[in-house]
Amino acid sequence: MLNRPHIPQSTCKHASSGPPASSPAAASETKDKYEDGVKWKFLEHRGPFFPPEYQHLPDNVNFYYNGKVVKLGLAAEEVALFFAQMLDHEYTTKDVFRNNFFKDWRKEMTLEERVLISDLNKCDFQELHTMHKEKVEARKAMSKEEKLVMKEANQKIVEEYGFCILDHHRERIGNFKIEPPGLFRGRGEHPKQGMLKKRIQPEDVIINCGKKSCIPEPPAGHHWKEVRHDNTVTWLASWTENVQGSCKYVMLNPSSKLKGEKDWEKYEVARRLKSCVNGIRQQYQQDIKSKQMETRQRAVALYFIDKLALRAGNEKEEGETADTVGCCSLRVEHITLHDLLEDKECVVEFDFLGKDCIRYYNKVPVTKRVFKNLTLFMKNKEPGDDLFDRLNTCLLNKHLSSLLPGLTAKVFRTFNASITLQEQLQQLSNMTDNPTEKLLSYNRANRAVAVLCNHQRVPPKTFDQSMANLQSKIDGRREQLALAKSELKLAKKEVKAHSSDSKLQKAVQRCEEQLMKMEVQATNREENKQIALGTSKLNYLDPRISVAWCKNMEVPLDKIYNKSQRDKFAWAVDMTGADFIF
DNA sequence: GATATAACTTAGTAGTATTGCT
DNA sequence: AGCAATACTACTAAGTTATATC
Repeated sequence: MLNRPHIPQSTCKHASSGPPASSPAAASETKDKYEDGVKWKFLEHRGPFFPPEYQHLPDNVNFYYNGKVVKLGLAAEEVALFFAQMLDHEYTTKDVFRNNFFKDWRKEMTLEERVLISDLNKCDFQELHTMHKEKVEARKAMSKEEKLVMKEANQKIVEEYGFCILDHHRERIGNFKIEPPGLFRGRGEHPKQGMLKKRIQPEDVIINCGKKSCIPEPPAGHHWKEVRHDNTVTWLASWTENVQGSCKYVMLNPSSKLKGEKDWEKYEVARRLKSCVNGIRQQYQQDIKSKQMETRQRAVALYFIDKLALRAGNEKEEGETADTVGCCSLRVEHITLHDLLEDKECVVEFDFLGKDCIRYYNKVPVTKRVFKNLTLFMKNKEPGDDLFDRLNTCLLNKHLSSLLPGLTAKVFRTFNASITLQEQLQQLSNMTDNPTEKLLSYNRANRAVAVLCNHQRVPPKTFDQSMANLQSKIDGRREQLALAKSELKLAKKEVKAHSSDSKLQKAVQRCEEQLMKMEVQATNREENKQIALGTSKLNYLDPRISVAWCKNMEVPLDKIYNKSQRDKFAWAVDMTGADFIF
């Protein structure tokens, strides 16, 4: 059960008139308490926090066009500064970025400015850039006291805007700050990179709150776009973003009850898949032989999703986003078939960009039947044609939900991730290991999942250097250990010196421990070079597996979960015993 | 049936804070 | 104490899925 203190709420008269806080033991009330689709009964908050308005540049900082000072109006100047701030970044050298920026910037100019400024290459942002860098430096150089003042001011904002009351519980809001304006930075070759992301005004924002709650006050002189009371959704505020035209939402923090219960539910669906996955696997192996092309494509796609933990792969509008794919949207050009590769038969070589333009590269031996089907699917097609031309995510998910209520493509990722962690932990960890070794095993199990899900990161810039530093530290410690050992040996020969003997013994032991720790650290770091563990830990691994492992292995939970992770997984910490099996 | 939209989860990165070593 | 390494947080883009609309 979520054991969270109930903190008295704001000054609002409506809020305090609600029923008293329910007991912490009442967590189970939430799910079944409400009729279908209702997410809450009471919701009160202060509305989102807006970033400060733009202030003109100081008089001595100038923008130059064609070598001459040009004093820009407020709107054009603000956008110029966005570009100037990014001058060190590779983005600003890309044609797409520059063109998009320039086009949108000109829209913000006055007629006069627009007539004058017609070529980005004649723009000199250097002084603005320098000013920005100085500001960054000044911020870094702030004294401890100044930093503390800043921190306290921030905490005040969090205290004021960062919480809401949802059904008698004071909950942390995830993103209560309106996204400030700036230049859009997509990932990879995004066709919209560099476009202006406009400033959001209260007039753009829809507020969602309880009927009986206080309505948040808009900033002075402004009004909300709309105030609604929709308790079938979980967001507190929303607005439409201008670059992609999509909706942005203010929602609760992962530590909230609402999110926690949803998370729990997700893993319960994955566990239900576990109990029937054998049947489903048999079924799609059968379907691969179907006379229906549609069925065969669906079966092969499902085989990939299950075996390789691929994402579903929705269609995307061409030219609106970077060209990335998932399983259903794979094209012929993304796979290569090898009858024989590196001593293995029927190998499929995948090479495509997935979510966030992360490359997926894998060489996978498949069954003869899958291989034959793929050959067929690719026959008479161009490289740019869809591999599964009779299939999309909608069709696939419809089929999946008929096999098991709640089953969708992404459940396979959750299920395979969690089951892999459980199996790996089982295989890798021993009760007799020391704490450092146990943690290494945990990380390796986590890593196996991250590899499966293709969670990558760019190696830190300082990676090689810090690796070398660690290695030299290890070498140093090795020498020290050798020295300590020989001293001990010497002392043992002189039998009389008993007291100093044990002292030396301890020194050797300490040295050995430190060396071992450093070596494990080096191994762990090397194996982690390009792998990101966070995403799987946060989104794919049933936390109960980890909690149970900690209990079994006698490892404190805070060795594997930090504070916010423990908060997010509070539901699992409370309910899980050492005997939990996913 | 195709397409658009709404709502929500999943994702990597950049910047900040903390830790731990010499 | 000062610095580098590490840990953590904030941010917001980019997916998935269900549902609404044409």
